[in-house]
Amino acid sequence: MSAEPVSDIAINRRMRGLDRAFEILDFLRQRRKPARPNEIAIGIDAPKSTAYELVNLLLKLGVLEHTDEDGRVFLGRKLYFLGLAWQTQFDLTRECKAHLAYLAETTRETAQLCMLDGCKYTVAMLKEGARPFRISSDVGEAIPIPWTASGRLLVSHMSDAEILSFVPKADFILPDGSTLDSQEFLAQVRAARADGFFSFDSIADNFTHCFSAPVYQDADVCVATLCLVAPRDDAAKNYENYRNTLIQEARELSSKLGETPVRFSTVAYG
Amino acid sequence: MSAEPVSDIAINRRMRGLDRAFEILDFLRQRRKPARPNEIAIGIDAPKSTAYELVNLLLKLGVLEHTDEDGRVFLGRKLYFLGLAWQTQFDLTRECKAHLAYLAETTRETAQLCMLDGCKYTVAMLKEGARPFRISSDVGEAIPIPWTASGRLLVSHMSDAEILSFVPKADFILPDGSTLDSQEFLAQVRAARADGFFSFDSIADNFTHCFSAPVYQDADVCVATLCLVAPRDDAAKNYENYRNTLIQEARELSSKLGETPVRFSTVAYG
DNA sequence: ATATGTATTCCAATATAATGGAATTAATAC
DNA sequence: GTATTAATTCCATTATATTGGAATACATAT
Repeated sequence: MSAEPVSDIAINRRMRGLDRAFEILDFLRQRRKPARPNEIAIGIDAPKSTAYELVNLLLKLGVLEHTDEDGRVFLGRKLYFLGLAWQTQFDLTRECKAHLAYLAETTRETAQLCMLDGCKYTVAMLKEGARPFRISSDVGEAIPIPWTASGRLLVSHMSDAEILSFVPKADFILPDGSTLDSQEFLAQVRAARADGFFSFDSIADNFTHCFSAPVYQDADVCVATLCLVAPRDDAAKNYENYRNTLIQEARELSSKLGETPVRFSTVAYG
Repeated sequence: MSAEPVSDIAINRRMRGLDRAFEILDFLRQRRKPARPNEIAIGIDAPKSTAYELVNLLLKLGVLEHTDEDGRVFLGRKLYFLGLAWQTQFDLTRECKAHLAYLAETTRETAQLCMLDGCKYTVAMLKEGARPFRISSDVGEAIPIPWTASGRLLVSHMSDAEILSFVPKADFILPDGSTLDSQEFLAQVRAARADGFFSFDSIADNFTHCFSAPVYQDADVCVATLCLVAPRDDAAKNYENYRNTLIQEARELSSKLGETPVRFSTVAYG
């Protein structure tokens, strides 16, 4: 929960294979396309011999896969299956599908389930709105917390000090190059916490407004948010409606958490 | 591609942390519910000190997560995001959604996309049929290849010898305890390959019939199958129709592979 | 309370994994 | 063709990760 000792950056320290392995996986995820072992070595700043060794091991495990004849590799299907297993056990992603569908249908706007991924914000699930003007972001992409409405809610269970040590300094620099004052951010976090809601004109573009409402587990920690991303005029016109609908859905989703998941049994396979 | 040296089972050999780590993940996947470090140690037959150490490392990485106050852990959301990344790069799973929906709608039966996961068969995606009598198996569960219709197609690019060394001996023992003759299995594989199709009354129960058609990548290796699982009377009544529809969809899906994936760009996030 | 069994933490020993660097191979320019 | 650069493989070294086993904490029964 507290900060790492600074001396952890000790130079010339060998890295653990396991950590390096997941650095490789994260690198490929961010890159979103296959890479050669050599590129990976450069990308994660690891010795080449290490990168080659680990890539081969991961290939053998099915965690990485060859993608072409040029030696490029990418994330393997084993990861997909492990991810599926996570989903079946984690109530939230299953339960929220219906809520996202409902939100997208009634508002005709894009609805999202957002969560933290490490110290970043990310869209875990997404249902695009029915209106011709559609807005979407890539599911799974890691985005600085301060850039997003949901970010205010997702860190709101932490103390001010925890938040400041949790969010990388660089993430307060907004896409337009300006810097968000951290005290202002903290104030917004507290307001969001108190309101159980946050919305603002998107920082990333100049035509959308983002609504976000918290999904709680165990009543106090915000494990996810439900969001609506709407064109600004729409958002203004339907503000109260969107706000209330979103909060209502998020509350229902929260109340579902913790209940024993229902699982259907295996009967047949083709 | 060839068999491992037998001496690889060398006793008293330390295991690599990376391999052990993925043993832990696979163990949790199969178990489908959280476990304590101690249970994990027993489950994967590893020294307890090792299991504890690796569990802690994986927790720190977000690859495992605490699930309760009793020290139980389960697969973490990081795996979900890695799995998502795999999906966005892998054309097949994206493309097939529409085909599964079409199959499930026109036949009213359960439609599946099936693949190999290591030396096992597994359901990667599934769309349940509209009819009141619904059949489904758990997505992601690992099942012996010989138990399934798709299994015949998924190994059909290998030689007989390769198949026999690829499929674990024990997997020829069927759920009812009887043993499937491996030569008979090979004959079915060859027939399936020649026909570009395989179907049989399910081995796992006595009321369904399974249809399976191959999805090819690069024209020769069957990377997946499309399947229909239907009640036997339905299957008999609509046999030609189901067969042709399934083969048609699988062909279309095959033809889509290899095309450059279209990806939408990031515009906004809530 | 004590006993019994199980789960977890601690620690020292050594087998070995990560590493740097050299050698080799492939790709590209000239 | 040769020169130049990048990518990959090979190998010896040593820091350290895995391990067995002991110690401790926890749980449950008696």
